[in-house]
Amino acid sequence: MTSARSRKSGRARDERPERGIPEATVARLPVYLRALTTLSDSDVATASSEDLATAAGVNSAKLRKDLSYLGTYGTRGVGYDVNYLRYQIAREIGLTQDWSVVIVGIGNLGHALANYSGFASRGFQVAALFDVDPERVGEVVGDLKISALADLEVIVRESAVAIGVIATPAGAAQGVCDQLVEAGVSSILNFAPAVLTVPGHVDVRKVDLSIELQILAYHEQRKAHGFGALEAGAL
Amino acid sequence: MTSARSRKSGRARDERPERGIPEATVARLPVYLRALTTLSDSDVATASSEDLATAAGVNSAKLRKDLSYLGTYGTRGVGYDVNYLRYQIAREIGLTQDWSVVIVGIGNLGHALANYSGFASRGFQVAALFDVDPERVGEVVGDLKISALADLEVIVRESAVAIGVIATPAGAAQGVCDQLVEAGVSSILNFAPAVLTVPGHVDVRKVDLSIELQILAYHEQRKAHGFGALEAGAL
DNA sequence: ACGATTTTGTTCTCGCGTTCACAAACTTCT
DNA sequence: AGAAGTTTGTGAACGCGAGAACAAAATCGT
Ligand SMILES: NC(=O)c1ccc[n+]([C@@H]2O[C@H](COP(=O)([O-])OP(=O)(O)OC[C@H]3O[C@@H](n4cnc5c(N)ncnc54)[C@H](O)[C@@H]3O)[C@@H](O)[C@H]2O)c1
Ligand SMILES: NC(=O)c1ccc[n+]([C@@H]2O[C@H](COP(=O)([O-])OP(=O)(O)OC[C@H]3O[C@@H](n4cnc5c(N)ncnc54)[C@H](O)[C@@H]3O)[C@@H](O)[C@H]2O)c1
Repeated sequence: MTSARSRKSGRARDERPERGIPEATVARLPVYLRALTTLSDSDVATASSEDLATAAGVNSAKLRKDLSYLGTYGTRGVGYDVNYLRYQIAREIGLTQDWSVVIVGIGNLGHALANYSGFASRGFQVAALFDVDPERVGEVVGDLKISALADLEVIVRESAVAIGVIATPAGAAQGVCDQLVEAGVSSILNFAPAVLTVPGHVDVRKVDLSIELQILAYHEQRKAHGFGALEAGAL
Repeated sequence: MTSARSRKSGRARDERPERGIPEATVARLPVYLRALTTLSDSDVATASSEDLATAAGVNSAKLRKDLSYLGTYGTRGVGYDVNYLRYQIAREIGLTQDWSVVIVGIGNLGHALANYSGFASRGFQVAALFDVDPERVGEVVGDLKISALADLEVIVRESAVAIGVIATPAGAAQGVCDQLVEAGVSSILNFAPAVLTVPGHVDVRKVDLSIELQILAYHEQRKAHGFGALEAGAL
């Protein structure tokens, strides 16, 4: 109802481009970015939507529609310039700037995350590591020293950290979350199996391994049950 | 090509009743299960949809609709019996049986996963660990010894492993995936940033940390722009 | 120059998922 | 027992996303 720019006549009045990209599309852009990077590394200069879609594991119509939300970056009859499109997606996602990240809870998982090189290569700088355990504070992981929780607020503010990663036990997650938010963090990635409550301006995403396994188990169970007995009976 | 090729394959009138639960619901059931477990541990006997929804971080109407796909397990005017509902959900997901899991690629992340106790407590038994690196084979992690990739097929078949976890570098993921599928694994959880191609009967779920961070970055960038262009001066 | 060919950008339709709203079903109070 | 109060289960409305299909725009061959 409100989108009054379906026609392509150049009405560039006060009509803002309205930067809203559908969530489902936002979630796929990083996948396209990865595919483009791979192609670029193989010295592929241009790629069709079909090529890209295959590399990204999606339908080509979906890919084209996704890209159309960003702008008109392709050339009909030719395809997309790999490096140009790569830049445009990166810009859209916000990867032309670096982001500072802190990780809280440096146990099994926290160590793995802190040692992961895939962060920096995508523009995410791990600015600090925190743990509540006095035994752990001071330990060096990667090229960082684990800091005490008490220093969280100062460090977060000084490094302009926008993203916090929670890798503590579930019971501590809400408390840590509150501290991060208090310190000014407005995006949180939560690995703890706990529901976090945050103010409206804060984004939370969760990664829950157990849930993933349970979803797989559900389908696995159905495969086992379904195709055994009641395959013959339709109706 | 041809113009009149629109074969509208009219779906047959049979349509089996198909005990299918919507995917979105399946993904939330584990969350409800967790909330119920927490309530049960607090000796709460019954809970209303409102209580449960709050604990699970969802809308109560959504929760009720989700549960209605499983059956009629609530009592109007009262709510749900916590332990009864917990059992019903567990049964539906397939958690009344144990599942064997193997992890391939015991590096930073693989170690964390192998040491994670949250698996066993939810009915997922880690049956074996694999790595291609001869230096790593034989190393003990948790209470398991890392096996050689060559033994994958035999071990998977002997332990009736249905679920495989891939924690190798991206370049090795497809190869490992093929080996797992070849050995009979039909559900895969992939941590490597790579698109996996599998036969139709195999389920793949991916966990991609970088994508999560990029999605957060996108929203973070939008928040910043919305309030007008502030200078980039941090510190 | 121009038609054949390729491939994008977009429209249209359909199905899924979310949410509202309310009758039905159960409990409690009088 | 009957009225009042609770809470479930679900029908219906609605919005979003997926995919098919196609017109528009670009290149290529002659
Ligand atoms: N390890 C895995 O593979 C894995 C997989 C899925 C989910 N998880 C989840 O990730 C989280 C971390 O798992 P883990 O295996 O690393 O656990 P862990 O016990 O090894 O590490 C937790 C760390 O958090 C620290 N901590 C506790 N309370 C804290 C607080 N208030 N502030 C700061 N630090 C605090 C502890 O000192 C410890 O170092 C858990 O919630 C777990 O359920 C882990
Ligand atoms: N560490 C993290 O926090 C993190 C976060 C997100 C994603 N990932 C992804 O998870 C994967 C593993 O990360 P990591 O940090 O543990 O890497 P890593 O290099 O520490 O470990 C990879 C392991 O896989 C083994 N391996 C390599 N090829 C193999 C093969 N063909 N078969 C079996 N094993 C093989 C290696 O020997 C090594 O032990 C990577 O794809 C990474 O991008 C890791």
